[in-house]
Amino acid sequence: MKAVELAKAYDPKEFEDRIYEAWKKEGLFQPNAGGKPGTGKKPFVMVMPPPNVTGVLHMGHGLNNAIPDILMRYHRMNGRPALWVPGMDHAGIATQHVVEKILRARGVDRHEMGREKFVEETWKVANEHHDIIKKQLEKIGSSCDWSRERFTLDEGLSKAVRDVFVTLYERGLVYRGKYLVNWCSSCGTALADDEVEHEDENGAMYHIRYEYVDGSGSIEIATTRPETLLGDTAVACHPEDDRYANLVGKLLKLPLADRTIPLIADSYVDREFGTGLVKITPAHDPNDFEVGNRHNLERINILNPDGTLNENVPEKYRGLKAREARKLVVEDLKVLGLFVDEKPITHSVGHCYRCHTAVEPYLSEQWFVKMKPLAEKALKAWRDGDVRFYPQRWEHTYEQWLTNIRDWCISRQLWWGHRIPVWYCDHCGYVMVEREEPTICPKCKSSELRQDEDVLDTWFSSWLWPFSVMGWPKDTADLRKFYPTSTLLTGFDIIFFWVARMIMAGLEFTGQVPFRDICMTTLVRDKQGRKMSKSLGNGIDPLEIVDEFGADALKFTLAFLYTSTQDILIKKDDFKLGSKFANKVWNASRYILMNLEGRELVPEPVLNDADRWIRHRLCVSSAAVAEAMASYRFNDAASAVYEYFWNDFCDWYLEATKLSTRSGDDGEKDRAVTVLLDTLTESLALLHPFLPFVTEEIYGKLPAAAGRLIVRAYPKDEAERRDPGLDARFGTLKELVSLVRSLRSEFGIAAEHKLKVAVRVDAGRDDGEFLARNSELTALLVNALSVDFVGAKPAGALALAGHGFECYVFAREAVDVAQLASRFKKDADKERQFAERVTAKIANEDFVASAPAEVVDKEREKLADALARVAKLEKYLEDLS
RNA sequence: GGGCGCUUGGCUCAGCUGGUCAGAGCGCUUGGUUUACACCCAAGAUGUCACAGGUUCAAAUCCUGUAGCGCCCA
Repeated sequence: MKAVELAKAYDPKEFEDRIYEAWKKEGLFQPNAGGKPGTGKKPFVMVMPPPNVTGVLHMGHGLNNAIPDILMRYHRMNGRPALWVPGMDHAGIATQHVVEKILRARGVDRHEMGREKFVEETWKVANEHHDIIKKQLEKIGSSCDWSRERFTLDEGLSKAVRDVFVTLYERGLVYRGKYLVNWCSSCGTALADDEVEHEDENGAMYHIRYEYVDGSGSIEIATTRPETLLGDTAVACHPEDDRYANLVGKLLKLPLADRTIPLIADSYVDREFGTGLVKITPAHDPNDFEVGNRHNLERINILNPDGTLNENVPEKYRGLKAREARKLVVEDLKVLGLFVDEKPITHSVGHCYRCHTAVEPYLSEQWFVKMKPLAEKALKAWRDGDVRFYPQRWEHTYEQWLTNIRDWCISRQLWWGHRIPVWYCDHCGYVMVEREEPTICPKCKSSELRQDEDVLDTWFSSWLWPFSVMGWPKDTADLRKFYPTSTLLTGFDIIFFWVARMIMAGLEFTGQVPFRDICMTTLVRDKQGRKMSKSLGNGIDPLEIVDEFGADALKFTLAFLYTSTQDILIKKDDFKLGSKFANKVWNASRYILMNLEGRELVPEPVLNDADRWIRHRLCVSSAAVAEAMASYRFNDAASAVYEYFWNDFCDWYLEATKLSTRSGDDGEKDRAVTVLLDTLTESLALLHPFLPFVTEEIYGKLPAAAGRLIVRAYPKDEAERRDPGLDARFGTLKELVSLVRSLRSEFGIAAEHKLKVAVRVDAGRDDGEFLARNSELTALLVNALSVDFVGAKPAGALALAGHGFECYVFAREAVDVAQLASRFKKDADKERQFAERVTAKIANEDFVASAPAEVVDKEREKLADALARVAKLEKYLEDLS
C-alpha cells in the first residue's frame, strides 16, 4: 500500500467549501440520508430559529447554529432520520427600516413611492440579503435541509398566518379595540408590550399647583411628564386619604389648557407617592387609562403619530415634540406662578427595541389576541411535563410570563408584512374577516371594499414556525412524519417573544406541543461582559472567525466554552483553541497515513494491550458524549472528545504504537497499521459532530473509506470492548513512565541519555505480569535501555515511589543528591499530611458507623496506600544520607 | 417591588444527584531540531472554592444571612 499524503499544515480553507457542497449535493442533510427511512428509528427534528433576512449574523447566531449542528450530526450518526429545517424571518420593522434607509440615500420617501412599489422594492432587498445570510449559514457548516427552506412571508406561511388569524377571530380570540398601545413615533407603529425595553433615565419629579375653580385655594400634584397635563381630565387622590377626601368633587382649573377638571377618588393612587395627588391623563398613561374607564373620563389624545403635539393643545404647543413641549410648559407654569419645584430622579422609561426611541402610550385602534385561554393551555402542558426546559430554571420565567399574560397587540402600522385579512365595506361599514379576499359586501352587496391598512406583527408568523414550515394547514407527509419536532435550541432572550408563543400556537392549532425539549442558550458577550453590538464595535463576526480559523474551530470552541449558567465571554483569540485541536487531529491522521507506505492490511488483526486500552477509552468517551448530549451539556461532550483524542489517543496510544511501527517486523507493522487505521476511523467518527469538516476530509483519504463520515454510525459503548481492569493496569504503566520523566526533567537528564530502569511491584498487586509484558513499551516511552523486573532494590540505583510499585533508576551520578532528598522530603510530608487526615477520618467512630461501607473501605485503601508511599520515601531518604 | 443567576488558581470558566473534584483552556516557569504536529512534546508552579453562621460522620457542593456584580419582569 502507498502512503497517503496530507498537507503538512491543517488548512480548512482548502476543503471546507468543497465538503459542504458535496454533503449538500449528495442529499446528506435530508432525513433519508444514508438510506435510513426503513430503520424505524424516531426522527430527530429541529427547526432553525429564523434569522432576520436583512440582519447581520453575529456570534449569537454562530452559537445557535453551531450547537444545534452538533446535535443534528450526533443523532444523524446514531441512525435517526435527521431533519433540521432552515429559514428566515421577514422581520417587519427591521427590514422596513433597512429599505427606507436605502431609499433615503436615493432621496426617495416611501410615501412618494406608494405601498405597492415599496413592497416590491423590499422584496428585492430581502432576496439579496437572503442569499448573503444563506451563504453565511453554509459557511458555518449548518447541516440543515435546504430543500425544505422556508420564509415567513412565503406563500405557504402566509396562508398559515391568514388561516390562524381568521380561526382565532372565529373562536373569539382576536378582537379590535381602541386601547393604549406602545407607540414608537419614529417607526410610526404600535409595538407589543415585550417589544418595549425599559431603561433607567435621569428625569425629574415636577411639582405643580392646580387652583380650585372657586378661587378658594390650590392643590399640588407631582408628575414626571408635565407636558401631558394638556391632556389631563382629572386629578385623583386615594379615597381614604384624610388630607383630600373632603375635597373630592371640587373642580380644578387646568393650567395652560384652560379647562376645568374634577378631583376624583380612586384606590389606584398611592398615598405615599409625591403629594398623594396624581394628575389623570387617560389617553397617555396605562394606569390613568384604567382610572378613566372607571370614572368615565374623557380621553384627550394630545399627540400626532409622529410624536408631536396635536390640535387638542393650545396653539403655541402644537407641532412640538413632547420633550420640547415639556420645557415650554414648565417655563409657562413658572410665569403663572404655578410651578412649585423639580427634583431630579431616575426612572424607568420604555424604548422601542428596534430604534430605541422613547415609547409613548398612545390611544389607537388596533387588533389584539386574547391570550389568557392560550396561556392556560401552555401552562398546563408545562405542568404535565410535555415540555422541559434545559436548564430547568427557565421554566420559572415561562410560568411567570404566562401567568401574568396580557393581550397581544398584533397590528403594526407598516407596509412590509402579512396584511391583516380584514376588509371594511365603505358603503355600510360591515367588517369582513376572511381567508379569501372578498369582492362584495355580503350585507349591502357593495363592492367598495377596503382592506385593513395594517400588517401583522412578525412574531405572528414566527409563532407558527414549527408546523407552518411542515406545510400546515395542509395535512402533509412532512407534518405527519416530522411534527412535533424534537428539540428547540434558542437564546433565552426570546422565551416570551417566541418560545412561549410557539407552544401556545402549537397547542391551539395542532393540539400538540411543537417540541418537547427546550434548550436555552445564554448570550455571547465580549471579554468585558458587554453585549456585542455594532455601535460598540466589539462584535465578533462569525464569518471572520471562519475565514481565519475555520468553521470547525468556530464550532468546537463555542461548544467547548458553552455554559448554561453564565453568559459566554469570548475574544477572537479564544478560537485558537478549536483550530489547535483541529490541527492536532489533522497531524495525528497525517502521521498514521504516512505509515501506510509499503504495508498490507491484515484481515483480523490480533489486538495488543494498548489497542484494547484505546478501545476501552473510546467506549468511555462515547458514553460520556451520550450522557452529555442527552442533557444538552455541550461543553462536557466537547471536553470528552477533546480529552480522548489529545490525551488518550495522541499522547499515549499513538506513542505506544511506535513500538510496532518502528520495529523491524513487517508482520507486526502490518498488524499495527491495520488496527491504527481502524481506531483512527472510529475516532474520527467520535469527533465528527464537533469537527465535521476536518474529520470528513481525512475520512475521505482513508484507504478503506466508503461513503461519507457524516452518515457513518457513531461509535458505541459496547460492554465487550470495555475493560476497566486493563485501564487500571495501563494507569500504572503511565504512572511509571511519568515518574521517570519527572526525574529526567527535574535533574536535567538529557533526553538522549538512555537510562537503565528496574521495577518491583508491591506484594499483592496483580499488574506485575502486565508491566513485564509491556516492558519494551515502557522502555520506549521513557527512553530506557531496558526495563527489568527485580525482587528488591538493586544496589546503587535511585528509587522512586509509585502507587503499588517501586521504580529504580541507575542514574545516581546524574542527580544532585541533596536536591533529590529535598524532593523526597517534600513528597513524604505531603503524603504524611494526607495520611493524617485520612487516619483522623477513620478514627472517627461516627464516620465508620454512618458512611457507606464502600466509602469507608476506600478510605482504608487510601490510607494504606499513602502509608506505603511514606515508608518508601523515608527509606529512600535514609539511603541517600 | 417580585423573580432568576453569578462570585473557584493571573484571565475565561467546568464541577449534575454532598465522600481524591480541587479541574480544563489560555497565560506563566524550565527543558526539548525525539523524521505527525513549535497550532508541538515533556516536566512544573499557582486556589483558606466571596464572607459569616448552620445541617451532616463528611460541604466548593445542601440551608440561612451578609456583601458585591449581572439579567428579567413590574
